[in-house]
Amino acid sequence: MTLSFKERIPISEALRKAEGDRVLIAGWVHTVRVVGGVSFVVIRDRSGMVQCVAKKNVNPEAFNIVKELGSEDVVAVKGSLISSKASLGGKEIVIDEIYVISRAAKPVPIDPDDWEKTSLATRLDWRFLDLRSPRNRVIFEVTDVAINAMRDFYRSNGFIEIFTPKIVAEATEGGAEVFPVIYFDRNAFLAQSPQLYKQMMVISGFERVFEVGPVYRAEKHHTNRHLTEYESVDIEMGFIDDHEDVMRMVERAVQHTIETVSSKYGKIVEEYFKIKLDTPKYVPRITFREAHKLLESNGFKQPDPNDIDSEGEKALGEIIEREYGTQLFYVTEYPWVKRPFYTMKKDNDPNYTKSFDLIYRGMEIVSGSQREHRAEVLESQIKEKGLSVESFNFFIRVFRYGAPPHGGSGLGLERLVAQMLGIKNIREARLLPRDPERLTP
RNA sequence: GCCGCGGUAGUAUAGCCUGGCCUAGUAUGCGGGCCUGUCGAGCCCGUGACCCGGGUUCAAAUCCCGGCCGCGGCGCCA
Repeated sequence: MTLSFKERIPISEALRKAEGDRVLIAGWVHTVRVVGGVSFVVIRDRSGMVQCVAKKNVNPEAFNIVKELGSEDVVAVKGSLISSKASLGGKEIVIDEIYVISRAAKPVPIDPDDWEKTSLATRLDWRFLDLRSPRNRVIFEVTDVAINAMRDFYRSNGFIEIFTPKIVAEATEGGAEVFPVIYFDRNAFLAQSPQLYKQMMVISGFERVFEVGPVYRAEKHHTNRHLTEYESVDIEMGFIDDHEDVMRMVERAVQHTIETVSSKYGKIVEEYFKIKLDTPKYVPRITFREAHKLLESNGFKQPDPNDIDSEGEKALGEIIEREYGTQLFYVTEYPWVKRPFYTMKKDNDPNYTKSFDLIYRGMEIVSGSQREHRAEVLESQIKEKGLSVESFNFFIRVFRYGAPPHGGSGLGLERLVAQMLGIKNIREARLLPRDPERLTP
């Protein structure tokens, strides 16, 4: 007897069929239970799970096959749908024929059924098994919905998607936090940001560009919110009045994204992550200096006037939530000393910048600013930051042939998804994370 | 890079402080058995582990040193 998957239907579809309908389903063995002369197997595919049953005195062949099944074997079942009071969901499949397609070695090194039982490190070592867990796959289905929502949003607002080099000749921001790579007989680096390229493309005449791509940071962070490789959603837009124009665009993109995820996955997110996804309607702005005052007045001493420590940042989130009733807000006008050389300073207040961070549920998910587009000012800011003008000449010359006022931002995709789902460790929100220690799988 | 805590069967943990009573406990998985409606199945039997290297000691899972790895914090940042 030959088996063709062409007739195979997803389990969720099979469960919608009428009683008595014959179906072919296939998937992984979730659990097996043998109770005397009845054997049960719960089969899982990407769409859901269903219990299949074989009785010894009705179908002894199937009964015996089911009895010998192990976790994560791949099987196909032909059978008919019946309603069953005893079965969860009210329906199950009576097995006519069952095929073992692939056996799983025993014991399975992690328990896909109960992801909480295994430490994240071990789960990541066995990520392909970890992702058998529906709950864990939801993270990446949500990521997919989120990134498509972002793309749709930016496209419909006149942005075009661009692809810029990830192998670069210079450290873009002059810092040391780049990975060197050997490029034939020269040294090169992995891009830590598409920053300079996207500005270049605005000035080229695209006016509005965005890019979704990996960025690399050679920082030995050991935290629950840093990766050495992450997916950045970068935008850059020309002909703006100030950073507020960028902020309005970004907040709408984020709202649209949360909205889309909520409408497509809200129920599932609530089921698996016990978190309610509602779209923040109003995104308050608070300047860096106001934030400082707010923290001081709430009893959080901030020793560095140019900085907010992470304890302060967390507290700020709580204060904002209490006072404005939102988990999404901007901190704006960061001190010049804290921002990169290409950031535009405030016109009449050069110690502060036309910059912003977007904080969602207590974590920075976006950073952006208006950029300095005047070549001579840019050059002096490069000097001011102690960088070498020669090594940035390739960049400065871009601004000498007609550069409109522009600005943009970068959003950490894994951070956004982690915060939407209430995930504590960002590694969980990346399919195959890279951190200072982990380079495999 | 620095700091803190940690590394015990496939997985998750107890034991470590106060070295010997550890033949290393428990749960789950895995193997076997019983059970004709289980669904966190149940019951019985079995299997399986002290991260690596060095040191202290009559004796090390336990104390000390180094390494590697894990989790988190700092700096920094998406």
